[in-house]
Amino acid sequence: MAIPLKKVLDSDDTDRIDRGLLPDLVGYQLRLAQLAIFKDLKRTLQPYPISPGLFGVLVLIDANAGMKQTELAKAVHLDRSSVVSVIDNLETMKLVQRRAANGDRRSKALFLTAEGRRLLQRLKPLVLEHERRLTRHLSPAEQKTLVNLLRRIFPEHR
Amino acid sequence: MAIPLKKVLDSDDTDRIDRGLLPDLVGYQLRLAQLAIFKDLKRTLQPYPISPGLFGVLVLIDANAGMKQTELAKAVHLDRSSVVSVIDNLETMKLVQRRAANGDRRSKALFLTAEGRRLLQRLKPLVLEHERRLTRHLSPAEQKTLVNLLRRIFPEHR
DNA sequence: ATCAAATTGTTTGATGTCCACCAATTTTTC
DNA sequence: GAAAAATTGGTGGACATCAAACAATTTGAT
Repeated sequence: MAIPLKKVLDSDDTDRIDRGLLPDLVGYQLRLAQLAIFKDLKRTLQPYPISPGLFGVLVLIDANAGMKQTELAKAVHLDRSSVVSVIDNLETMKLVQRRAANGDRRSKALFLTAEGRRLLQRLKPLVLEHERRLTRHLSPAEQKTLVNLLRRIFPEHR
Repeated sequence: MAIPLKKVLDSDDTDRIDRGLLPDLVGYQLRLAQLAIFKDLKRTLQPYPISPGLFGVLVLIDANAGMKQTELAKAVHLDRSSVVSVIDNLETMKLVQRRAANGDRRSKALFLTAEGRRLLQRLKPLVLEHERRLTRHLSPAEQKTLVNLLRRIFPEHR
């Protein structure tokens, strides 16, 4: 069970690598942070067949019962065609229902099933626990600062 | 060319949507920001067959001539198998070369071709311009704060 | 020196996403 | 009211990514 010598010597590991101008790019740092967060959230949701993305979809449909697929697509920044298979999956899992929209025979209204709502309620505490873990090294003021700075990167996007 | 009436009335558009607890999640805000940034960077690199991800790979190989594929994989947070096709592509474009590594007959050493270096030098100003556009609403101090806060989310990742 | 374990690049198969279309339907224009 | 344009959910193809397997090779243990 001895630790390989090589490992010990370059405990720096990846860090002997020169990242050039990358670390100076806000987008690069953002991507790193986001990657790490998604990885953690994925592990948090592990026991359930729900990815971070699907969690977002459930939250949205729950908060906007009857919303149409195109609206959902816009809200989660997915292509309309991607939403089709996302909803297909959630429908197969009996978490979401497509119903005929009232005024428009083209569009479908999305609803969480009772089971979907139940699952979402069970998921939420896990996600909040994940969130606490993330921000554990940041004071509330710092969290606020972070979110505000992020928002200001693209003011045109509100 | 008149603007559709409907559009004018819900100029709120997506914004009549309730995002539930999502906006309170740091990971959600991060994902939004990162998505927008990648979209902008992609458009910036439009004239060249180089995605934001490929740009990062070029920078890394340039700064670490002779690095092996596994090292690259770790550095860009890609699977080893994904790096295979990434390098395949860059090699087809004659931007990168795989050479036999000196001490190890399993691994291959990666190098930028002259053309690869030339392209990278042409790309860098575009990326820096993109970066300026991003941070145009942030003072240098704020930029620093942002990057530091991001780094502190996962201290274990340095 | 030998043999077990780890590493490297690769292939294959699954998944998630986009894009370019499409038919049905609705909205706008004239 | 009829024709043109826009919108909606959907299909099919392309592509990026991962995970699991694999053969060749290197490293470690004894």
